[in-house]
Amino acid sequence: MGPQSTEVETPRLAAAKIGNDVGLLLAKLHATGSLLNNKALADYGLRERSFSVLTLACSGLEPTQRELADFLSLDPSQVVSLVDDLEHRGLVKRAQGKQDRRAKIIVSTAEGRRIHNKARAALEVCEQTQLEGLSEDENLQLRALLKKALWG
Amino acid sequence: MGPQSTEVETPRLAAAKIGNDVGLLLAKLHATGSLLNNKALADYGLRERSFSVLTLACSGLEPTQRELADFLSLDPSQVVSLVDDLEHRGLVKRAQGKQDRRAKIIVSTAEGRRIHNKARAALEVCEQTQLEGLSEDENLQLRALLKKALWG
DNA sequence: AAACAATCGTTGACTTTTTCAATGATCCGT
DNA sequence: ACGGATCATTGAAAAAGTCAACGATTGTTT
Repeated sequence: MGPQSTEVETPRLAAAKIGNDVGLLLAKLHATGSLLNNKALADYGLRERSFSVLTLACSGLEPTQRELADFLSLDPSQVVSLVDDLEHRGLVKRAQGKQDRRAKIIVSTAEGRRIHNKARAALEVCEQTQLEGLSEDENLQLRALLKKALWG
Repeated sequence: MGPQSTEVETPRLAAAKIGNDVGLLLAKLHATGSLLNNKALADYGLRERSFSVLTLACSGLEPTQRELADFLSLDPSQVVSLVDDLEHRGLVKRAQGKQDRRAKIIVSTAEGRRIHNKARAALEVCEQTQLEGLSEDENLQLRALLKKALWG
């Protein structure tokens, strides 16, 4: 997305009223974060989204593709592509739904969990870099507020 | 973006560790917010991005297109499209840069400010809807934390 | 039990968005 | 004045998003 500036500028435009617009703040932080995250995940052949899918596949929650689509705010067809990719690389596999035979449950392979652990460690470093302007308390506060805004 | 669920579900998948991933939380809140914002702005022929450009044009800060691109995390060519659109509709105009004649300064027209005021009011309602799970204090806290994370 | 509508994953077409290199004009340092 | 850098702009290529249709399966209605 956009330009590749890794620099941390304090643009004079932040003074504008729009600097308080939640939508813009989210967009900006999300944009810069994605850049860093994808760069960090590239070493493992992953991107933010495939990492999310892999994480949920490793979670033991046995998500269906529909649940993945809902939770990740994706179109079902996008989930197909993501799972296809991970499955071809032997990181996850599709299992038949238990109550519903239409649904496919996505579960991780041993190799998938191996890769996931490494990638997760890299991502944590990455997050800390992005939020280095925040104290440990503020970091936790931010997470809590985002979660509360999303699902009470 | 993704599916059109306006419903506020509390998916069981939020239980996964990934429910604490800042990147995902930002992506999700940004996704649902964009949907609402764009819907609210549609009445004025605007979207999140053209609204941002219009806001900065109305700010009196006289931003150049390059500054807009940097601040909004967009490619310069995308700014060209956005400004083209707003200019054709008479909401902003391009003025010559003062020190730098290569640069174009984007300023609002009277009509642009008129539209902007209406759109901004609509957006505020929208934001309040999205963050209704948060108290007034928490709302302010969230903004402050996002700003601090972005530029100290 | 048979018919019906709804849902799941999948595919493919279509549109929008993003990315990137090239260009003329202008600026800056030497 | 020269050379390299930056600005806005264009256009093409790549990626991402949207959407309707399909077979298989489920739940619901009659």
